[in-house]
Amino acid sequence: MAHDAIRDALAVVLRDMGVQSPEIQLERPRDPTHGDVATNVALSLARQLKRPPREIAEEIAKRLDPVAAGVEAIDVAGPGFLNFRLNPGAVASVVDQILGANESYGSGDVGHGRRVMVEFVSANPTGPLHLGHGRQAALGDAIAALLTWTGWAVHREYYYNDSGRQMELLAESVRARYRQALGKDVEMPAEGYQGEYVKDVADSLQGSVNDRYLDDDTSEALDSVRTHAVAMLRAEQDRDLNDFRVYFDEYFLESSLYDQGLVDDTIRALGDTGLVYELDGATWLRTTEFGDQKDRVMVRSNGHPTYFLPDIAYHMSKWGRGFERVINVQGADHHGTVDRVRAGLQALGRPPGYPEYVLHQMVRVEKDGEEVKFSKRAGSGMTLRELYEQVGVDVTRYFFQMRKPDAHLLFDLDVALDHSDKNPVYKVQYAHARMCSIFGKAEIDLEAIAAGQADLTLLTHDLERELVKQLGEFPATIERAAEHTSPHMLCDYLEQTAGAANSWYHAGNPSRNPELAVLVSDPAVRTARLALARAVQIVLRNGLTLLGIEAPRRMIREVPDDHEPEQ
RNA sequence: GCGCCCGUAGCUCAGAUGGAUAGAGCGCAUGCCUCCGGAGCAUGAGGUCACAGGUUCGAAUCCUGUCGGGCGCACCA
Repeated sequence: MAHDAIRDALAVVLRDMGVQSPEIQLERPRDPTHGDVATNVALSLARQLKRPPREIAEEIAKRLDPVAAGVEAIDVAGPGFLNFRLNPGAVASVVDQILGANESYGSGDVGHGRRVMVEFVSANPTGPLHLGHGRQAALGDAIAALLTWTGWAVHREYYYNDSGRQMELLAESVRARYRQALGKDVEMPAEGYQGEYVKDVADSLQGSVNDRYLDDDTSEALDSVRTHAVAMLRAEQDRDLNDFRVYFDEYFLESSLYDQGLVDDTIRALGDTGLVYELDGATWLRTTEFGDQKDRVMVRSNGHPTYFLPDIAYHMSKWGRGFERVINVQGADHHGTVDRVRAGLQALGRPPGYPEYVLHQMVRVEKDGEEVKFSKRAGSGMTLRELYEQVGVDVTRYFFQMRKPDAHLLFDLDVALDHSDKNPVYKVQYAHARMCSIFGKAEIDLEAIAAGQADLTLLTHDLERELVKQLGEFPATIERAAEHTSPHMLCDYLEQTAGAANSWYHAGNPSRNPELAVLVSDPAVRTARLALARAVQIVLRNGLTLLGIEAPRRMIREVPDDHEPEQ
């Protein structure tokens, strides 16, 4: 790589100047007139060397051997930047790398096969998945994919509770609807689940047990109702996720923590830390010892544990299963639990930052500038399925991924439903399809384009150089997005790449600039440009695939399926 | 009251480890292409980076405070 040669040459020069193990940062200047690669190393050394940065830069430029660094020209600019202009071949060689690597271009191995768990969605089976779960599903899936691409062994986990108070409330709600359907005059429980789906569950229950529980108030009967409801709603969530193209390696049940004695183990282990005390009949853990805002109750005065305890037990289970790195993707409304969970785990000797959290803010849907809120079926906000059946899975996933998690997300239905470049998803997909269509026009199978066939030094136009440099940043972009657990960085990159590809393609409009067209008459130039088109196609496809979005070879002008609006 | 997140162009948002005149898309203006009241292309205008201090050769970025918005502060889960 050209970057490595520059880095090595710089290191040699700096050592001669008396700098030991300098940190050399290379970047692509935003302004192309600043060359292909730039470094601010002279600026960052100014203090250490006690010399003006500009003077340091000039000395480096004078000492550096351009041949060894593989560069055509070195300039000192501004306050002391060093700008390198690469040999044309060095710039374009990335095209052959892309063609050679193909499906694996962009992948890396900074993870070295280490294990990491990504826990996401983790909705309790009390109803259909809503938009917050959807954002979480799209984000968690993309984060898991980014980690996989950077060499981590990823485990995707879904955690849920099938007992406890919310489940009791669900069972009581279903039972009330069931009895109402059988003509009995009963009221819904206070704070019960109001959505239409509860009636569906009640209908299904009636179909399966007829009127057996009409007057049966035993806890066994309620348990059966609950079991029926949980099974049905879990199945619905699985369908929702499956159709959203999100999959899990493991579903972890909260009740298993009790069944396997892990909650008791945790109580014992915490008791041994000396941080446990009794107050007002309850058992407390001194989590303030580890930066929590207040101490937390582990066991209530009625003898029942709070949610805190199974949470700790669950994360000890994660650690015990070999996951020393865990990323929990959750809604920001859960941020209050972060400190207490970490504090509890620190009490048991786990490291301070364990586990990591990606907390995402809320989703707001707008149409014609008005907020779209209500779903009768859910009895609250719009469901995930209602959204993606309206705008498509690709668009929904992309919109959830394209903003950084800790910012609020405005989901603009007008943009989502638009089938033009105004819609970023279509813009990227169009660019991919356009590259593919070139091969159709040339009557060449795009798979037949291989590395080493083209004279890439013929890619001399500014738009070509910029596009090639853009493609070369794909691996670093993935690495950075993975490191920051931020899929939106990849979305930004793909939009920029699509824009650069579009500019290049349109500049060669045969009716205006036939000499810039991909399919020019000169066979050598044509071969080089076809190689570039193929490289663009590979990068866009790999990026979209990573995000779980289709990379179509041609765009079919489709009207979204006219689904029955859920009324 | 305390804690977490956010505040960048008319709108929606990028700006990793502090670095060169703060970027993109939409919208707007002008020009071009086109069979088209559609789609596309090119160029341009548009910013006290919420505010005030501080650190630094250099701050949208780091620190402190203020203001505004969201969320959370149970012996609920």
